[in-house]
Amino acid sequence: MGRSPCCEKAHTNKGAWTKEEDDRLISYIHAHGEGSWRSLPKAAGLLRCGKSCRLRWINYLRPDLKRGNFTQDEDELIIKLHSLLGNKWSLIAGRLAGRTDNEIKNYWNTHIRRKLLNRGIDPATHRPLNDADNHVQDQEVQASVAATNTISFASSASAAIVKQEQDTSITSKSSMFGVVGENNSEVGKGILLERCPDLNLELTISPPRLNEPDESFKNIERSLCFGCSLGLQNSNHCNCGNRNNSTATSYDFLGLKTGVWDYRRLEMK
DNA sequence: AAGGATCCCAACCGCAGCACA
DNA sequence: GTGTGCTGCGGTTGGGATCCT
Repeated sequence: MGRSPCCEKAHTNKGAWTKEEDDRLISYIHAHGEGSWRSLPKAAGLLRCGKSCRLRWINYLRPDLKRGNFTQDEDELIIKLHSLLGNKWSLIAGRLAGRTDNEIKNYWNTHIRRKLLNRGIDPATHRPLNDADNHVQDQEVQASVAATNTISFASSASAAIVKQEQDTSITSKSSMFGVVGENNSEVGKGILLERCPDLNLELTISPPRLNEPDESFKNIERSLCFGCSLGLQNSNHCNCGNRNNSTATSYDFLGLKTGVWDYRRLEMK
């Protein structure tokens, strides 16, 4: 006796959603809210599996979704997040307002993967495909990807490997992502795991922020700021420049110094 | 114009984690 | 501690769109 199927497949539609089905789902969720996906199809009068309804809502119908092409900034952010998190698409999506894990996963597989391969970068490890070619790799990639701390999740999350590729270039283009350079000797010298051998980089993520603005990358950057996340834009905890009189331009990468990562989304076990 | 190849993305599937009884 | 149900995640697939010859 295995687990019961998530729905009765004999009486459910599959494949592309119709406009009518979309409308039903939207109106039902507007009236009753998200959740209870298993019972939702019946309650909403949909001949769909609950999982299918959830996917359709999350990936396509949610009102806070940003449609359209990815920007260059989003590209770079995805690459950096992927170098840190691996294929944790939901976590990556959590840092890109209005983007879904499915969307980012597809974009990675169809665009970024190829882009990195063309540059001689292994998309799985974010390292040069051939070390001998290391010195001739694209400068931009060097700056945006390899030059920062590379944390490989290739084997497992618990075996995260932190490697400092180039001490001197940490600050190059990293202000966008909040990497602190020479002032942060601990991270900068790649001794994070030495100092914190038990550090578990598994991350958790909160539901999407419905009110999160989506019009510019600055908002993404702002969402990375611990201070702003706490509503402390005017305090010293804000390092993203959102502060009224702020001149601060950088923050510690994993939030180890000033808490870049939203505290709700980072768990250290 | 045709048809084969390739790209792209919405949707599906199976599994893991969590909550709860 | 164990079993069950639900939710969420990541990998994969199917088929429409587009490109190429």
